[in-house]
Parts: sequence; structure tokens; C-alpha cells
Amino acid sequence: MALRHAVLAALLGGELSGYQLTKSFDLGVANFWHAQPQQLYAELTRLEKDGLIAGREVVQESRPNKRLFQVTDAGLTELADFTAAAAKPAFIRDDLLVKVQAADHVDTEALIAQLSERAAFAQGKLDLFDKLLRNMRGERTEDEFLRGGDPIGPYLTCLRGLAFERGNRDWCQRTITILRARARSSQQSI
Amino acid sequence: MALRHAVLAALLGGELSGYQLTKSFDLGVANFWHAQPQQLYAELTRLEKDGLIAGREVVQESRPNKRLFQVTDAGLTELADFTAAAAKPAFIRDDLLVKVQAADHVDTEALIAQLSERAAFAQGKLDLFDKLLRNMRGERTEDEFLRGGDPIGPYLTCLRGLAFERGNRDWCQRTITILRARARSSQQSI
DNA sequence: TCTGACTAGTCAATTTTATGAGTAAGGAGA
DNA sequence: TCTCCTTACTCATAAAATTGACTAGTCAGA
Repeated sequence: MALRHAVLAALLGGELSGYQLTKSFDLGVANFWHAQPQQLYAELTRLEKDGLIAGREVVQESRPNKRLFQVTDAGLTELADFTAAAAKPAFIRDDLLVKVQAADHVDTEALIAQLSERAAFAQGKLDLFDKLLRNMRGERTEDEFLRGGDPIGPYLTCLRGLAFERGNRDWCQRTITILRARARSSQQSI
Repeated sequence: MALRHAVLAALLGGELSGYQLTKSFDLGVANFWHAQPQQLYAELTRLEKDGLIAGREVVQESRPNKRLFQVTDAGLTELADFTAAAAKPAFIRDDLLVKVQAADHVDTEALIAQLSERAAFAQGKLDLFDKLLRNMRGERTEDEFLRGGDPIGPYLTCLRGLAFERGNRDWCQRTITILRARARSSQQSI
């Protein structure tokens, strides 16, 4: 039941449409949760039915109409309860790690190709997160913003996203280096 | 369909029983994937049916009998194909980040409690991974092991697990510091 | 001797996520 | 003009993961 809380948390920054939400939860961003559009629209419907968010129709001229949602008081209470409850630990669940686990039994070049791709992807997200952070803090230095900037929640989660992707990139690069060095030395010994 | 490859990868190190597998995939370890026992037993059944692993019954005296599984040639081929195919990017999906995203709207002390708990959990896994790595490399230094140690796959994924948990711990601690500092200064201004 | 933990699993039900396919309109570029 | 991209969604189905309960014997410690 954490998707619902993720949606609530995302809506705290102000009214959003389902479509706008999908933009935050998709491939590119998703600095604190990830979900498919279908899941989000379904969750929005449920949240509204449960009174945790309220939607209003916005008529648009040269665009399809949209519905903007905002968190209700009941929604805030729900979030507070969720925050007080124990969080499940976060686990790694990553295709790429499965492939590396099997490194001794699969083709090294294929593995390196995957690692390079992931490193590039991570770098892309890194740049994006960096931009987002700059945007949030505006003129201020990071320290200044962390001391008194507002809202701080999205900034903090973005910092985690940044560190995570940096971790991904660095590990991929190091792993490539290691695998290449081993491939060279095993070739020499043949 | 990545759980099946995760199981295959885990069995590369040698025969394991379902129960032993659950130990690797549970809370404590899970350095490259995480899954519940029920999922693992179900997957083992499917893998055997598909001929990707072979099981043999081991009769035990003062313990229930067990079935040990090992990867077949077909299983290796399957893993090779999997490795060559594009990996899905790994996303963050973490209760705790949802809570922090809502930091501006929930009780700071409750949040800090969650962050402390997570930091402690991460430290626990950190210690565990450190032990696992020492175990794998034995007498050798890390550099020596990385250059020629065998098997290298599990070592590399464990390094990623270590970095991930270090990232968790550091971010939790930093976030706590930031939130505390902000709480103090906002109290002063009241 | 009783309790709880460990080994070694299984069954059923539900929830959560992912995949694939559609609708419908406007605007930008080749 | 044709095609693709973006906004703004919906429906249906399949796959993956979680939750809870249950069996059954062994061993160690209070």
C-alpha cells in the first residue's frame, strides 16, 4: 500500500493531474518511487473514492480537459500515520546484478555491454537530478538551502536519488575495469 | 521473469537446497535479489519442470530430507541469453523515501525515528557484507582478489550491496542532521 | 520438561506491478 | 499532406510478489 502514499506525497507540492503525475513517476525522474501510468490513474481513482484526495475538472481549449488532484485533510492524516508506522527495508532487485552474479559463467563482452549501457543511463539520471536540485535551490548554495529552504522533502529525496545513481555509475565503471583487466590477463595466460 | 535468472545465478556456485536458497534471498543477505521462500520454492519447481535445473533427493538422518538443485546446460544457455538481452533499469521504490518526500508535512521526530532505524539496519547489512567479502577473498587483499580471484561474480555483486547500504546509511545520517538543525532553528524563531 | 528456534518445506489467497492495446485531439516538422 | 510527438486518459490481462497459515521432526537452553 505504499503507492498510495507515494501519490499523496507527490501531490503535497500542489495540485497535479494524473498525466503530470505520470511524468514524475516515470523512467526519467522517479526520485522516490516508480510506477506505470495505469497504476497511477487507478490509484488516483481509489484515493478519491476514499476521500484522501479531491479532484477538480479543468476545462482546456486546445488540449483535452484534465482533472487536478489535491490532498485532503484525511489524506494528510493518512500520511502522518504511514510515517509513524515501520517502513519495510528497501531491497535491491536488479537484472544487471543477476547478470554480474553469473559473471564467471557468461560472456564477458556481453556483460560489459550491459554495464556500459547502465553507466550511461545512470549518468543521464545524475545530470537530471543535478538540474532538479539546482532548480529547487535557486540562487542559494546547497548548505543554505538545507538549513532553511522550503520544501525540503523533495530536495532530500532527490539527494538520495543522486547518490543512488552515482553509486550505480561508479560501480558499473569499476566493474567494467575489473572485468577487462581479468579478460586481458586470462588471455595472456593462454 | 528475472527471479528465475536470479535463482539460476545463485545455483552457479554449487548445488543448493530450496531452504539454503531462501537463506541467501532473505532479509539478511540478498545482495543481488530478494525473494520470499514461497516464491523460491515455486520457481524451483518451474525451473526443474523446464529442465533448467536438476534436483536430487538427499536423505538425512536427524533432519528432514532435502532436494539439492544444480544448473543444467539448458540453464546455462538460458542465463547466457538473459545476459545478452537488455536489462531493465533498476528503480528506487522505498517506503522511507516516500516519508521523507512528505517531510514538510509530517512530524519530524517520527521521521527521524524511521531514519535512525534504517541507518542501523543499513549498518547491520554493511557489517554482514564486509564479512562476506572477507570470507570470499580469504588471505588475499581486495586488489589481488579482483585481479584473479574466483568466483568473481558474487564478489562484485556484494560490492554493489555494500555501496548501496553505505549510501543508505550515509543519507539517513545526513538527513537526520539536516532535519534536526532545521527543527532547532525553527524552534528558535518561535 | 517445556519453550522456542532451526531445518525443510507446502498451500491458498490477495495485492501489486507490468504489458499491451486503444481513444482522441492539436501542433510541429519533412 | 503525412507522420510523429505530446497531452490526457482508459481497459483488460498477465505476471510477480506478498501475506498468512500449516506440517513435522530435532536440538539447545531455562
